[in-house]
Amino acid sequence: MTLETIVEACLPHFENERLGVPKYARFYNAIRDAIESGRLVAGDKLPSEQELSARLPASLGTLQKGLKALADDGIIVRQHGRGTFIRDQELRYEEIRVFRFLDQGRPLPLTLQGIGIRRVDLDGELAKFFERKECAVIERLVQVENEPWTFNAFYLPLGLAEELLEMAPGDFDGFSIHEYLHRSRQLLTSRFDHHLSAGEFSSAARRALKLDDQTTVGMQWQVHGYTREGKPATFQCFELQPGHRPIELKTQLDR
Amino acid sequence: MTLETIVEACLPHFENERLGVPKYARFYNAIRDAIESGRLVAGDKLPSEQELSARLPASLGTLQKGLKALADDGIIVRQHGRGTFIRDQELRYEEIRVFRFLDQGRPLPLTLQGIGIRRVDLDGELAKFFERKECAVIERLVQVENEPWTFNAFYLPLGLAEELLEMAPGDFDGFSIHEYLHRSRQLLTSRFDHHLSAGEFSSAARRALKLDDQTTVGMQWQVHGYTREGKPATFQCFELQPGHRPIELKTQLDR
DNA sequence: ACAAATTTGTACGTATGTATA
DNA sequence: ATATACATACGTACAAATTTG
Repeated sequence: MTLETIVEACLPHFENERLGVPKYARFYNAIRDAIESGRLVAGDKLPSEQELSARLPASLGTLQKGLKALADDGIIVRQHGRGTFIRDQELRYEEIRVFRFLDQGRPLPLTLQGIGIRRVDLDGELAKFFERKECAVIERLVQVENEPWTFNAFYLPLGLAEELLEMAPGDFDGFSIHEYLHRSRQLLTSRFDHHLSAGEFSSAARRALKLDDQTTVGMQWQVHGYTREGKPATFQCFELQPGHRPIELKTQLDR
Repeated sequence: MTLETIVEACLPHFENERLGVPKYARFYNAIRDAIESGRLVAGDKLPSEQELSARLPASLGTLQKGLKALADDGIIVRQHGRGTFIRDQELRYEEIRVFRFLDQGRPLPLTLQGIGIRRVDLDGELAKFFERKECAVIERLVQVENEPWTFNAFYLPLGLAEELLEMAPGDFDGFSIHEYLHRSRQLLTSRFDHHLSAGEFSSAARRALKLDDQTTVGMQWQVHGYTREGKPATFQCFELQPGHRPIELKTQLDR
């Protein structure tokens, strides 16, 4: 019984007096959690609005409001006359990884090679972003398909990096930092600002990419990640070589 | 009476049997139209939900649904306990212009200098985008604050460019193409894809920017504009010099 | 500092329309 | 044609934030 499964998954969110959380939001959270924990997977059909309102302590309209929000956020798809379905989370997941080189809208496979992790003192832009004087940085090389390698520095607060600081450079090969932060630290980065410019490579990038003396200018790409509440979470710098395939950014998700 | 003004502006949308248009959408359209025509301007306060539902042939909940949609689209701001206000369309407007260099999220002033407009035969990427073999291109130089000049090629379908093709190069100085397309051709570009890479300057850009032989590599920025229905509308290429301030792109509007 | 009025936010229950199976 | 399921709509009630007296 899918109905039973959903009801079971939702009820805890309604039970205990979650102070101040509206019912439609509790339903929203319940569904997100169920997806998160794997109880719901892409393509699953949700019970009808009627069934849900009969079994959950919320009215039809309230649940509709929650369903609308889930649909707006691209978590479910509602189809008139058919039903409500869990959407393919593939794309959302790529968003979490931030680093997405797209080809015709589809994410491309990447190769990740760790260089190392260390603590760094911050100043200027980075200090302003984190509102701290110190943080951790993971340096990596990234390759998409057969393009030239790209240098990446991934900055994150020390509080989130404790376990990571124990890792060896090789452990970062193929390692998704955002996936780790999401899974182990419950960090969800939901908004990204991108800063892009052409400029000289940093010395760290020159070394890591083994650039010759001819190649001096490339593309600098900064990705500033914020939580849903607008707090700074992650800061990434990419340095791309000339001739590398373009990165594709969409200002709006297509649904 | 602001109430009277709004009611007057809204009633026509409800009167004649607009087949199949939901009431909340009629209200949404009415408010958009009122802003479009200047009857409502930024900062104006809308009548309260109660007042509106008393004067319009729609229930409280229906109007709330319309108001929610307007707020979601960034057209109004709703403030608990205070009221509903028309949002500053300035930012939305900058979005329409596409070319927005931001500083701390605020748009920076630009200088635009026209080079000329002409018809061009398309192939490759451009032909694929427009699904045509010919279109118009406007070439311009753009400067933001005191940064180095940037070369810009603005491609658009011939059907939209008829009047523009009659214009002299100087007429494009300070001329906003998106504003023109919106005002005169009712073209609303609502979604943009950005493609960014580092690469060699085109010969057209080299000439226009008067680049020396040292400066060979810069940033290529393509902006693909689509209508609300997903049809291709405009295609822009920017070529930026090394050292130019970064462009800032947000994946999500903050409200 | 407190109370009242205003305004949006949430919620309920019900009814009817419309697309799909 | 019938049943199912989402979409729209109405009217009402109370909660919570803000402003006003």
